[in-house]
Amino acid sequence: MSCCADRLMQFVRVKGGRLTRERALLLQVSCDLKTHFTPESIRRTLAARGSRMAMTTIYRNLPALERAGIIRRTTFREEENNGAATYEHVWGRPHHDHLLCQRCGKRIEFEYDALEALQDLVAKKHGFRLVAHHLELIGLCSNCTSIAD
Amino acid sequence: MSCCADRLMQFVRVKGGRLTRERALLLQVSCDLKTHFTPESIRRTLAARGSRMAMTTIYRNLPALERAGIIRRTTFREEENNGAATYEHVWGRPHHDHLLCQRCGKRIEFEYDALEALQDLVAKKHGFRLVAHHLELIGLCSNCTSIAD
DNA sequence: ATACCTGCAAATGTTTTGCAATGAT
DNA sequence: ATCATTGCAAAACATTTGCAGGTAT
Repeated sequence: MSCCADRLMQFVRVKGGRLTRERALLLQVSCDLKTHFTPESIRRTLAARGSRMAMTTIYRNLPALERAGIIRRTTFREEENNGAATYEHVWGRPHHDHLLCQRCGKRIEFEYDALEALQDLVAKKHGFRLVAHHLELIGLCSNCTSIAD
Repeated sequence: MSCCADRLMQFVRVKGGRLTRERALLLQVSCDLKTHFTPESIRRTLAARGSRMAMTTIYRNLPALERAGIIRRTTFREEENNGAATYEHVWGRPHHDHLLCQRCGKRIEFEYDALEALQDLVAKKHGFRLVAHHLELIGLCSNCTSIAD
């Protein structure tokens, strides 16, 4: 029900923000969805549960959820989403990056400390303090490799 | 003038493609532009040089240039571009990734072999054959770090 | 001469904005 | 009671598509 409600409250309350039914619903849905989602898929999910919500409201609140650190926007375009913004739930989940099969679209999440350490190193080398990173590896999964081309 | 004209020819000729004035211009401009560019910035650059070109034509040809390996589409959204597709010239340039300052927008290109090697390793670990990758490091440059927050 | 291409205009799909009504504080 | 938030309709954008005329082959 409220995997990260307090985190939301904490955010929403900044500068007189209010905890509305809509924000609670958005929070719930974005936590429930295991896969990546778009504003439109959120609307559909809510509709299936009997809650109608205006796209406007969704568009206005997703950035809030993102700044609260509950979801993050994926940087890579997902063709199947017709160019729509894509997000994934991250709060309380371990950090991970993505491995994507070019052919079948299979997506694997991975986490590799050495990789993170090296990224830190590169940033330092250029005088940067590293805050975040986006990494996507694109290739062919074992299945698609064996099919050859 | 024609940094990779033969590469373009090679591509354009597949399946009866034709080498038009527009394609030659697009090739030239995308080679000239040192920074990342969008369909709109291409149009403006051309206009400044006295060549008018329809957005439609640009939109139709950029993917061709991309498949030819002359430019690549960056995966991360660039806010300053208002959500427009962003590309950069890659043909004949060494592969690189990006380091971006969150605050001032300063962008540094870097290349680090160990990082590439590790990515390969991760892919193999999951049975993938690595084809490409997108990496962006986001942080604060030395200047912006010292300003503190 | 034969397709392929371009450019225009219109359509599409996502995201934003103005505004009146609603709801949280 | 006040002021943020919602939902609708309309606007603003980026991108795509249909079609008539132009052009590389």
